[in-house]
Amino acid sequence: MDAKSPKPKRNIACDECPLVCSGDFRAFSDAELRFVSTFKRGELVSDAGSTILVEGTHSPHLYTVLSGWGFRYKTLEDGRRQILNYVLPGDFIGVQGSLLSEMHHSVEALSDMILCVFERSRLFELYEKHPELGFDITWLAAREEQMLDEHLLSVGRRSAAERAAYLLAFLNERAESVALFSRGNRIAPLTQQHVADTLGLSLVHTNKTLRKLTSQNAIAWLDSGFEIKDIDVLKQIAGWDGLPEVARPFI
Amino acid sequence: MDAKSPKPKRNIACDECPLVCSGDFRAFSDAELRFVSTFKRGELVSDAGSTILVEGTHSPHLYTVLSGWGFRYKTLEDGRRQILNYVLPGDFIGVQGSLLSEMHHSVEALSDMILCVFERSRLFELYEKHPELGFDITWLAAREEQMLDEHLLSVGRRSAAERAAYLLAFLNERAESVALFSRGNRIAPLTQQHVADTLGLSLVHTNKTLRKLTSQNAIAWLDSGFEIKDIDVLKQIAGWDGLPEVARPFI
DNA sequence: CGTACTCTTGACCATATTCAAGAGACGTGG
DNA sequence: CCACGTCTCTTGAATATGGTCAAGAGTACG
Repeated sequence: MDAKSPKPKRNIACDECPLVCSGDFRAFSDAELRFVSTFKRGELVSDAGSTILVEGTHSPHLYTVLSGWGFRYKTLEDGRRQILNYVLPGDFIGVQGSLLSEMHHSVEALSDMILCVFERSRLFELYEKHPELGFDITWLAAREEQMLDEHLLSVGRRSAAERAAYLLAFLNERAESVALFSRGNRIAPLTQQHVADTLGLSLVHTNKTLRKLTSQNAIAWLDSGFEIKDIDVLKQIAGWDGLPEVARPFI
Repeated sequence: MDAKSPKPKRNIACDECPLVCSGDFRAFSDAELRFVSTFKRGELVSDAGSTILVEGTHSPHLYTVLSGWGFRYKTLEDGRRQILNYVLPGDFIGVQGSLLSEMHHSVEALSDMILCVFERSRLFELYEKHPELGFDITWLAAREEQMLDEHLLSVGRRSAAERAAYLLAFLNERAESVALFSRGNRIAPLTQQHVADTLGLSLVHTNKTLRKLTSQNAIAWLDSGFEIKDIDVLKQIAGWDGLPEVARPFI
């Protein structure tokens, strides 16, 4: 509902898109840029804490994150929540789970966010007119699967400390790759409850695990967020080598 | 290595494909069928227990499962294994995790399997010439994500009994939807070690959990496999409503 | 007829959860 | 300006859940 609250729509033209210009993503051809410009329907400005998509509903839109960050999650009937993944600038939202039927997960903003809005009903047109872009969407879906696979391995088979270390290192790498949180390197806002719901642990145990990482000088937790103090120690605790570097496509 | 052992190649023509004929999947247009026929490079016959894809390697192929079943998994350096999902007839293998770079997971056959082999290097051609098929591949990737999301919710937030009940009910529904294991309704072969590695539990605890489900007359475990005795009880324990029914595409 | 694999069970231990309580920061309204 | 509620983090203690170790039974297979 928050998502529908009337907000002023800024309109950034696609050829001035800060993400395209950043060089972090694959460059569009002129024809692609023209098509994407017509595919774009507007912008959605969401406040921190607001819900962008709701499990069980049918969204007519697809989104690309322009700024800010949030998370995808599912809940059980009694309220238990599992965070599935985080959405950062450049991430495409709305394809996960299903292309055409109702949403099977919710998305909530952690910080204030600006999202680029596309019409879901025109998605097939994109495949017809610009196969490269269709291919890119599949590429993004495959990348999301890769993250989910690793996350599942983490929750299923890593110890609490390994899981926590993996998550924080993972978020740090993802943030760095899109130059999010540049000032001070502090990753925020994020509460220990979010971490707990991502790791599949209780809040109390998460707190104790994070304190252990702090006492090892791997991280510092402050307010609602954290800083990486020693990424090598963190990765070593996690037994994780980091994300592969690749040129990312982008819609 | 097992995957490369020389096996006689049967050649089922695409227009006689048992899966296309089964009616469980979206029908191809004539043009699509012709293209898929040329896209298909051969068949791979894999024995139960053999490895089809290996994490860290670069596979030149994509596969569609024609018969039998197997599982996707990842391992940690010390051998801990997490099963990510199962592959059943009609499932497309090789897009999960990445389209173009090395595999981030392995695939192993549970039963003897026959797979339809495609050339990965021609995937983009498919997007160019048959946008519907490209769209279908994205659809399949989204469906895989949906399963992973639910699985992650399970491992992260459900209790051992809920997880086990969910998994068995899930496998049953998936098997039914492609008429796998029709005779006797027994889902096999599958060891309790597989179940444990899927649920993120130890073998011993998995055994105790399955015995509990047995004593509630929800399932029967026999040899290497199980039978559903009461799907409603199982779903109720899991707190799960079942998979949505949809017409599936297929490559 | 031994060997390997799967399942089973009990006993003990480790890990993680729940419950409870309190500290500190922040914003709001009196 | 202060009192109050809310939110986040922290800690200890009791408890529950699940893991590890160990051993044995049943079956299949060479």
